Amino acid sequence: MSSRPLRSDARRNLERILEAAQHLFADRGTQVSMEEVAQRAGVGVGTLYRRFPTKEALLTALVRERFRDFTAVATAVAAEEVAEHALATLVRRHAEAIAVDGAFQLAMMSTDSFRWEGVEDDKRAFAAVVSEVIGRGQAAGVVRGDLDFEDYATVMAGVTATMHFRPGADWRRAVELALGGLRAP
Amino acid sequence: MSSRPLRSDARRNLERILEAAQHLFADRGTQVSMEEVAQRAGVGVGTLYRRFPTKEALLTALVRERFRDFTAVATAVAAEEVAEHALATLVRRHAEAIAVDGAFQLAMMSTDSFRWEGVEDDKRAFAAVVSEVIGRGQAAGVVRGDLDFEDYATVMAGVTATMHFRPGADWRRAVELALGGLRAP
DNA sequence: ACCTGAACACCGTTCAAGT
DNA sequence: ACCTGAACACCGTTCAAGT
Repeated sequence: MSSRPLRSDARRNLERILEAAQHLFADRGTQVSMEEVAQRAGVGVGTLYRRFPTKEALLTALVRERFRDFTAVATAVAAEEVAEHALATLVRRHAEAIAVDGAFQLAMMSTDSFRWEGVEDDKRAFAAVVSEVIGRGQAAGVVRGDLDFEDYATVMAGVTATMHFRPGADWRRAVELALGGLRAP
Repeated sequence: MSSRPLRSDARRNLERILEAAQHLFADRGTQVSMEEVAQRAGVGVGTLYRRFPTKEALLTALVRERFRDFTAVATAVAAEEVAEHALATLVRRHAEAIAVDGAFQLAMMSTDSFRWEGVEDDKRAFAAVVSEVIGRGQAAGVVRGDLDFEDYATVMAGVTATMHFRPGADWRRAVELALGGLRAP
């Protein structure tokens, strides 16, 4: 990835693929077929596979974008919110963002998705912000002293499972229960 | 279901199917094919589908068994453990039981699986025991006052997501974080 | 370089033929 | 009643032919 620039038609196709995929996956979840993504993007399946070797790779590319979007949100929260409430606000906002996007949900739950090209960088940037928020909460005495970014990921994965697999359940309640586990005893 | 008794050969086939499926799904997860289950059970796929209209139905039948097994464990915990620790013990033991069984994991995460014939009864029995344990913990002042069985299911679904989707992550840590959310503030 | 779509592989599910 | 397995449908992925 990120070798020489794409030919202009290829570049345009790539954009259309990403847009089509984002729409379809966010709306109707992961079970949308590659064929349908290609159709909506106005390309053949072969083109799709030329850019993304597997369906999961396509999903991951989308998720990287969401990840970066949300890192920006997290940075804003870190800047604006007082140390006592920053982590709780972050968790709640993150949950809202995940709730509306089926692809993002999948990504939050699995480690595998995070192994694809370059995701590590995005993750690192995100982890840095979250860690800072956790640290300030700990300094303020409201966040569990041994909490780290991995724990944050674990907890968000749990909340996401409720959203994704238990449509009837109240995921906001799941968020509040999870927050109880993050607080200093 | 539970109409007239099966012919003896059919009964034997059913047993072999359940045993084969339990083994395969627990070991290698849900992606094991119906064909392979049939083969291991020594029957044709058609026979498999005669007993279970879909793969999910088969999974659910297995899960009902696990559910009943675990209700027995929960009952024992309720009887033996002091009110202050019973819920935590239950959660930890439940997590252990889920960890070793891929089919059980799937079931803990999804509501859909719980809609199949008769599962409601098993669930009710399980819910009764869990609710009692929660109630005694609340009376002892160590469990969050507004906690109910739905919350228990939500929390276990979250822990299960970590087991299922994040093989690298430490699910015991997820359990401990979750327990923090169940305690009285 | 890049695009296309027919073809392949795999798997869940069905059903005609058999006992 | 029950059993079998070939056949069908669907979908992820590949690749020969074309620009």
